Order: sequence, then structure tokens, then C-alpha cells
Amino acid sequence: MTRELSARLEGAHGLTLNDYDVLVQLYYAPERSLRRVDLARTVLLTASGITRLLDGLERAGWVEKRSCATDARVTYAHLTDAGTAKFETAQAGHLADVEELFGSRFTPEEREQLAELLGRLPLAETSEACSA
Amino acid sequence: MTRELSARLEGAHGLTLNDYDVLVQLYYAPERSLRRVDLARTVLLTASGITRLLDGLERAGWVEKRSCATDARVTYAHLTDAGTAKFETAQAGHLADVEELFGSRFTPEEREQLAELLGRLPLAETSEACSA
DNA sequence: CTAACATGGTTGACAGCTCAAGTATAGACG
DNA sequence: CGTCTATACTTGAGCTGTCAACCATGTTAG
Repeated sequence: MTRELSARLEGAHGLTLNDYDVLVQLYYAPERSLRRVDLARTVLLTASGITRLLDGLERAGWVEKRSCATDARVTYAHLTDAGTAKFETAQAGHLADVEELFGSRFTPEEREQLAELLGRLPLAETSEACSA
Repeated sequence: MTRELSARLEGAHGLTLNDYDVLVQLYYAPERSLRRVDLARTVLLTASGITRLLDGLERAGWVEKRSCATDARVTYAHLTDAGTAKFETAQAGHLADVEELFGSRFTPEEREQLAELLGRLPLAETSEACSA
């Protein structure tokens, strides 16, 4: 399923599933910005993985770096206008794909259940913010 | 979770989660043998992925190639005695890990539910056997 | 203040997997 | 029989992500 979804996303928009995931996180984040560490945690990548993934998105002009005023160590990833547009375009197709491959097999109650059950799995916890 | 399980397996027995997965499949297969294609399908790898993974297991002496009497195209992967022993050793630890990280978070009924729900996801279907 | 440690981030080397292309065998059909 | 298509498997090239090592900044305690 992951392969299939990723392949479709790749074919239609040149995005990896992880790329897309990062775009979603940024899109819904306050100021469309997130610390790289936090981003790494939510998309289940390591710090270096995020560096490399963002390299690509930055080169494409969809994401840019921003420094933090109160902590010189942190760098924010910020979704550019181009990136926002890109995401909005990709989202429709992807949601349709997910619905087709995944959603159609479960009733709404079953989805709830799945979400609740899988939500119990152990994940690293998030951390503090910083006023940009 | 996958990372954690794989890391433990790697640390304790020098096995990848996928290596382990292949070992399980072979262990419970008739004659401890499986066609490479079928193996690929059940562990969710491509044909070339299996070739490379088995390369490693063969070099370690846990798996060996066997040809098929009735179809010269197919090669069987067969678990050697060493491989069987290896698997039995690794299994205990791994089951404990899974229980710790995963099982402890769900009641038996919930596990059933999860299995049923996730079991509905689309997977490539298996294929025919061949008398070795 | 300084030493010691924790945290955010990047980089080099490498593992693991994919895709595309190629080889070899099998089966179907004229 | 020869051709055409499908299947089993391997290999070369390349991508993605990991780990380990590193630098820089922040935090805490003597």
C-alpha cells in the first residue's frame, strides 16, 4: 500500500510519500513553520533524514529555512507560497487515492477503531516551541 | 516501532526485521522451502529485493538454493539446519520484544480486531506450488 | 566564569530497497 | 516446428534513509 500510494504521488506530482507528509505538517502548522527536530519526530524520520528530505524541497523552492530569534541552534522549515500551492494541488489527488485504496474497505466506525488502536503505539513525544 | 524492533533484532542476532521475516516464512513452510517469488510476495519485497536479501542469508549459511525438478526457471530457498537453529534462537527474543512493545498495549480482543481490520488491506495474491 | 552536559543540526559512509533491463525457461498457438 | 508472450530470477544504477561523528549553541552547577 505504501509503495502504491508513493508511486501514484510520485507519478502525479513528483513527490515522495514522505515529502507529502512533511508538506502536510507544515501546511497545518502555525505560520506554516516547524522546527526540523519536531518535523523529524512527527514524520518518523531521523534528524539527518529530515535534513536530506528538506534539501530536496528547498531546491524545488517549496520550503525555506528560517532561523529562530531566541535560540541560534534551531532552524525552522517554512512552507513558501509555491510550496503551499504545490501541496494544495497534490492533496486532492492523494486524498482520493487514500480513499480508494484504504477508506473504501472500512466503515466510519471501523476507521475510528483503527485510529484509536493504532494511536496507542509508542512514539517519541513532541517538544517545546519557540517564538520565531 | 519497526526501527526499534529491527534494531533489537540486529543487536541481538545480527538479523534485519526482513531477514527474520523470511526465516519465519521458511521455517513454517512445507519442507522449509519456498519459491523466491512467493517469498517476495509474502514479505512484501520485490523480486530483486529477495535476491539480495537471500544473498546475505546464503552467505551466512542459513539458507540454500534448490532447483525445481519440473520447472527450470524456479529456484527454491531452503532453510538449512543452521538456519533453523538460528531462527529458533532468534524467535524467543523477538516474540518477547513484540509482546513488550506491541502486545502489552492491547487486550486479546483488541488484537483480534486489529488483525481482522488490517487483514482487509490489499495485498498481491499468492501463486501455485511445484513439487520439488 | 567555567566545565560538563544536553540539544539542534549537518555531513560522510554505507545499507537496503527499487526500477529498468537483461537472461533463461515455459507454455500457447499458428 | 517456430514464434510470441509470460514468468522466474539476476544485475547495474540510483535513491532514500540510517548511523556515527562532528560542530555550534544553550543550560546547569560548582
